[in-house]
Amino acid sequence: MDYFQMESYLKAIGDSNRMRILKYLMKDSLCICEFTELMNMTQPAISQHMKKLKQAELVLEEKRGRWTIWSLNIRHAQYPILIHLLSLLPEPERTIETLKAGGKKVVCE
Amino acid sequence: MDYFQMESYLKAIGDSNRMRILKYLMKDSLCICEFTELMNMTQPAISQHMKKLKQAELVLEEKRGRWTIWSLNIRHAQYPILIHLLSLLPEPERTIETLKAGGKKVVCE
DNA sequence: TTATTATATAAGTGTTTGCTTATTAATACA
DNA sequence: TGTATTAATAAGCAAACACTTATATAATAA
Repeated sequence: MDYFQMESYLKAIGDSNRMRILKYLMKDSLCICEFTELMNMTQPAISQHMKKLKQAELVLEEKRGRWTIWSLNIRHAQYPILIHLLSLLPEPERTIETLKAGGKKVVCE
Repeated sequence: MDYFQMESYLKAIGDSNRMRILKYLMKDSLCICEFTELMNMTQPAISQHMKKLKQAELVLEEKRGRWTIWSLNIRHAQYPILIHLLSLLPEPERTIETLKAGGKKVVCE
């Protein structure tokens, strides 16, 4: 890993909203519309954050019908560091459980 | 550590020039004028980077005559993570040894 | 087909970043 | 006393960033 690769990696992680996204992804794979509910952000804002995380290869996307399901890239060389950093952070206020309770959890077959 | 503290921490580290500075500091404590030689950057540019690292409490400063000697803050709670991240990076091209060879190493009593 | 849903992308905006040059402050030395 | 030397700070600037609203694309449902 050279200095510019490390810079890109740390900049991709180093945003509080993207850390919240990554923290959620430690628990479950999610789609854009679920993040907009969980984080109270607009759909383009989330999409743009996912694009950055994707460019850093921190996440993977899978198209499923109308949805794009995002997950952590557990094969990333620095995945253990990412998990360690995220483990230092508290759980976000709104949980995936409240999503389910509100009937907003997406279940795509 | 909350999300904004982690963001500040990662942003402080997440710059290729600041990582070079930190990598040098793993080997030795250095002053601004030595960094300008090692990194071929202007004095204010280095000073401003040190200010950011200081605000993140990643480095400590000690005034010695005309010089300010900077060192790694080994008491920082996330110091082990920092060392691990820096260990993934190659040694910078210009070494502290070439500084000494060029008679540019500062020795302040 | 048409409408709806989920997402991506484009364009615009205010803020932050990392430099630059200029200046100031403080110490050391002649 | 000056006069270097070292470093901090100020002001200015171009580029990057994180959002916004508007629009485009693609899949599903009626």
